[in-house]
Amino acid sequence: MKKKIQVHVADDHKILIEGIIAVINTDNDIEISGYSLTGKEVVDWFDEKKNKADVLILDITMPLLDGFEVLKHFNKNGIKQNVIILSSYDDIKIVQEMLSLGCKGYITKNNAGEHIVEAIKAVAIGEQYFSSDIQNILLKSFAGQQVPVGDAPNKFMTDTLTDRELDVLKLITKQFNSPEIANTLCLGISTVETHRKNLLRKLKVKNSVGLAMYAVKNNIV
Amino acid sequence: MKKKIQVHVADDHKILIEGIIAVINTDNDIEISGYSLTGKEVVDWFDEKKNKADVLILDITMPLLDGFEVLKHFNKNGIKQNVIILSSYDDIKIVQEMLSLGCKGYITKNNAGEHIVEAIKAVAIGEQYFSSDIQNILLKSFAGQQVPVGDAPNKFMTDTLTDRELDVLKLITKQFNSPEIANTLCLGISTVETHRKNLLRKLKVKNSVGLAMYAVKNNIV
DNA sequence: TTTCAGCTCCCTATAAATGGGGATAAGCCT
DNA sequence: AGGCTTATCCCCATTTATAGGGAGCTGAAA
Repeated sequence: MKKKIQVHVADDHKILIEGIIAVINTDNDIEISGYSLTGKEVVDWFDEKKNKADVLILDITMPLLDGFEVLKHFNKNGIKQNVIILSSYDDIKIVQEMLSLGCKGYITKNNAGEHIVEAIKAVAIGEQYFSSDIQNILLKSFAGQQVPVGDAPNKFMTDTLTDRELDVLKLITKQFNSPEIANTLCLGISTVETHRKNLLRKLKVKNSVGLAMYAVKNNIV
Repeated sequence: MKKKIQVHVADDHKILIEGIIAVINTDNDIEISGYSLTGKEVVDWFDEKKNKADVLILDITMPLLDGFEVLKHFNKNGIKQNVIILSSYDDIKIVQEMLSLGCKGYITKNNAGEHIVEAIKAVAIGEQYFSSDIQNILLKSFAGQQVPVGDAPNKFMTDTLTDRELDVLKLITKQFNSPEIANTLCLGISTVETHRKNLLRKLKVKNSVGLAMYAVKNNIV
């Protein structure tokens, strides 16, 4: 009898893990070797137990460490692990960043049920797998030459924002205008406007509303 | 033999529905009578088939119509339906708004698996049910006298915004400027600017950033 | 029927934000 | 010492947003 494919599942929603287990249990070639509810559990699972699954199914949004940081941790420590991202996000930038971090598959939660088994089998033998909607947006991104990979995506841009830019950004979210920000931070108005320009460029947004939306989405406020 | 409790599940993630079904199937008193993947499917299911489940499990984030709007539709049409909210959100404002819209239970996806069966049974016989984390934040909101109900914080301000104002607000959060909004909605620029003025006045914010922050905090986006 | 809220559009005017450009000084890393 | 980043400030021009006013139309409610 052939050894079954060992799968580890990481998602902060237990009910979703139970769903995945229920689906996977219908297949005889795959079995769940364990699960994690946070990103930290995932990296601990690797670091302490030196355990490895044939396939890791990984959510992006998780407490303590998110999916990005889990993959970065793997890369930093030279851990080779087949990873399938299972996420609600179908944003091209996120997919591309995950690919650059070395994930082997990406499926959305919308149509996970139909494809998760074949995704696991594909990735387990070293192939790539993307659900149909992800395939579509990847194809579009090639055809429309938007976001040519490589140059700074948008997710962990927080790291590259300087302290001063963060000061300005926070005050922007408090609905301060440039003169008010200048006054609050004891700066010239021109300086504040320069910071704004740099923020717009770095975060690739159109206007102050974009800055505010970025700030809330990335928990800067 | 007693009739089983009929449950309808609405969530845009099919895999999660499958998880719920798997969990519920372990109980002999409950059965799934159907499911919906969008809010629109839920209201259609009521309007067309005049069907009613003993319990409706309802996600908040869904395409076409979200959970708020589904409950509003029920209220407007006098439909009495036991509803359990199943959501990732544990924000006190959201819980309170859902309660004011008449939901009978609220459980988070984090610990749904353990409690979903008892939640269904409680709500089916007319009781309320909240998962432990929701109980905690509800208790805190009483003890800490935050959100004193009654005087317009910004809780039901959403209702006083007109449809058109909401259209404009949503596009503002997408970083559209007034000409772009005008073009998208087939309006004059002046009209868009009027809506902006009214939004600023109604929501008591200073600028577009304030509008965007309001929109995210109140889950309009 | 009148009234009113909502939606539409316009005018004028000022304030602010955006998008280029450039410049200086301090500090850090190599 | 040279290169880099950051922070600070200024110039320009243009576009957008804010703020006040008014005004016509529609459909629903009183």
